[in-house]
Amino acid sequence: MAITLQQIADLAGVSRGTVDRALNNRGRIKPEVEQRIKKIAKDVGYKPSRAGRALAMAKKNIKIGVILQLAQTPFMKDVLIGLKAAKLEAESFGASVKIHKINGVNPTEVIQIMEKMKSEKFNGIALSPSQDNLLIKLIDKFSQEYNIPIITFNSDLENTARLCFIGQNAVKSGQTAAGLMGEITNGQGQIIIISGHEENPSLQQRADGFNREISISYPQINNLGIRYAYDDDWVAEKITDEILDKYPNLKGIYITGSGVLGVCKSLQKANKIKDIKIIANDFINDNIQLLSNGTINFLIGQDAYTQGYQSIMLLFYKLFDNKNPDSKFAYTDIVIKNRFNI
Amino acid sequence: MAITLQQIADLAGVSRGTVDRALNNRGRIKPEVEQRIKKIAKDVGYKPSRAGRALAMAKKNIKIGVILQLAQTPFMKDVLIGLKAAKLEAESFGASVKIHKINGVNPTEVIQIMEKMKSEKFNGIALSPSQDNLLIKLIDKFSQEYNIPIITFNSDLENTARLCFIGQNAVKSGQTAAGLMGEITNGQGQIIIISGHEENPSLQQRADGFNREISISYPQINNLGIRYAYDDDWVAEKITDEILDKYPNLKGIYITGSGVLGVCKSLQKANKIKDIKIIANDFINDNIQLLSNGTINFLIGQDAYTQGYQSIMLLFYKLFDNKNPDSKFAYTDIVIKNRFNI
DNA sequence: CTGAAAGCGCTTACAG
DNA sequence: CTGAAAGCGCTTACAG
Repeated sequence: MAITLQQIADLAGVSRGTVDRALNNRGRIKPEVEQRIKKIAKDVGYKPSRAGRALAMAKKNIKIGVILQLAQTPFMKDVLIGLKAAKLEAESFGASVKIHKINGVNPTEVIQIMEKMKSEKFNGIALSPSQDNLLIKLIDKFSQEYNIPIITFNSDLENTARLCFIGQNAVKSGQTAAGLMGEITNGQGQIIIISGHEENPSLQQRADGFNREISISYPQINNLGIRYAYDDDWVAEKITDEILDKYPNLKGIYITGSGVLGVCKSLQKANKIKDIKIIANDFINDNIQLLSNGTINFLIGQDAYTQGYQSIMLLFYKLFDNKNPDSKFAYTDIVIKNRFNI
Repeated sequence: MAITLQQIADLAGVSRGTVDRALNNRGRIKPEVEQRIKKIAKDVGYKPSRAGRALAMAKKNIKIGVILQLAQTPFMKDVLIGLKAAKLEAESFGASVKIHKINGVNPTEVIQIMEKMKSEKFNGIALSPSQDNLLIKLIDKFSQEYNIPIITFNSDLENTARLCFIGQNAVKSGQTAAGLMGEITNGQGQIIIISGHEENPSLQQRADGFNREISISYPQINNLGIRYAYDDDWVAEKITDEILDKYPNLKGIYITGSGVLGVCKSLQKANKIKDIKIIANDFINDNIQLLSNGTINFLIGQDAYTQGYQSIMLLFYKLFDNKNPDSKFAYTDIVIKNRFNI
């Protein structure tokens, strides 16, 4: 059996409460006694029991709120699976977790929900933010003034007082794509990028990482630059039609976000599936199918489950154990899939 | 706050003990009462508190044993990190975990330790087995006769009564390598496999998966077959020297196990690093460095941490919650790394 | 077949 | 500054 608080109390000749005060820095204790108890605990290798702690904490009813924007998208549905698993786990320790879904992007609604959660005495909030000045101010207010820690996931608002960000290192994702593109084109020929919006920071970062790494590591590749398909398959298809027309020797396409179906449709029409290598992002159903049947060559993804799961759990550790995340940035793994390890 | 046992007891007009008996199928309860209580619990969505359960279980002192062969190898050192994390977690819930390391392969020692653990009343054992008839018999005896569940990890003994296996799907790993090789050679040219021993089942399975998938998906590739380097870098180097001599147009090498350094040394001497694509296995330091500096093109790996972590946790869930693993095979992800997502 | 009680290892008012 | 006690949600002998 492991050492308990009581055993340390006996060793030190004090009560359990005193040991608790010493070990958890609760104050109201004579410094000498505190030091002595800490030394004993260290010497005997005391490790607090999570079970005991959890049970005692159950009285406090820690409340964690989650605000999930773009909840209708396939990626966020996977994130939701991770969120729900973490909800179950945290709740089995006596916390309660409320997940609020928003279809699309709606900072006004996010702000409303945050205010509501504050009035309902939530202890911490995880949210997938969007670029919005009011939201930025509110995150700082919650973090600093109200003492309600905020975790951003999926996309970040870097210059805020958020506890940490959980999501992808988008630049690295783009570099990884560049590495794959370099390999499968043998470092030669024309390639092109199809992206969503110029204003989408994470897609832009993927493209930046890709561009940079192609120029550094594969200088023989002729990178034709970026086209924007505005997250629309129809637009993506038209653009691809044009591209294929203009560059009959095109060797590869890197798709930073959505539009994959449109691109593939165009290649299909032109009977170019075999000739042009496709690297796309995100393990959503359509993409997985296109990977399985060989239309796409590689998919790069972020671990959606981990994003959801960790968002809640890092808040839980903070509120429950007063343990801060190891870093302000919790990057999820960049995962490469071909059709065999999917 | 979540529903508690007590609340269900109040609802049903019985005592806590009776609810416990009903919900956990402990018998000694009138069937009608049991049904009624179960219905109530279901209706109100009762979820047991892990914290409460853990504390109550702490009295039992669940003991989990781990036997780690080949503990001196880099891969198993990573497994050990996962084992230690799970040990901490399980112990914080009142279990105790003993990890026994063995350098190299020594079934006799494994068996000795198992017997010792039995006499010390261990409740479950996780072990990385080797092919050995006595060991196979003993696993069955522990599982069936002594009622001590056994989990195999890293390599499996399939026809035993072990609770489950945690590790890699080696065939799929080989297929994944084939997919990469097909892409980076553009499906053409001569390739060759360098493996360890013919008797190593998991290396053999990797090679089988690779061979099969190359012939199916990339029929234009000229697969020159397998050479065995007996897990020795010096041998691997000599073999590669010969191969390069004999096949000046070789396009790719798939290395199923160790010997990577030797192969690369040979390529270096022949100044062929740029011309010959290398796909190797396992995220060990030497390999990671060779990947980073561009000598190797891809590394395929198993999640060593997960292997260690899950080995203990699945036993813990079994012993603690009487919850069996979802399947007899818990395959870890097959991970592809290039030098950007390492 | 059922209930009352003790106890698992913590935290937290409360009393001093 | 310190101690004694109650309580978190379970499980488990024990008594009936």
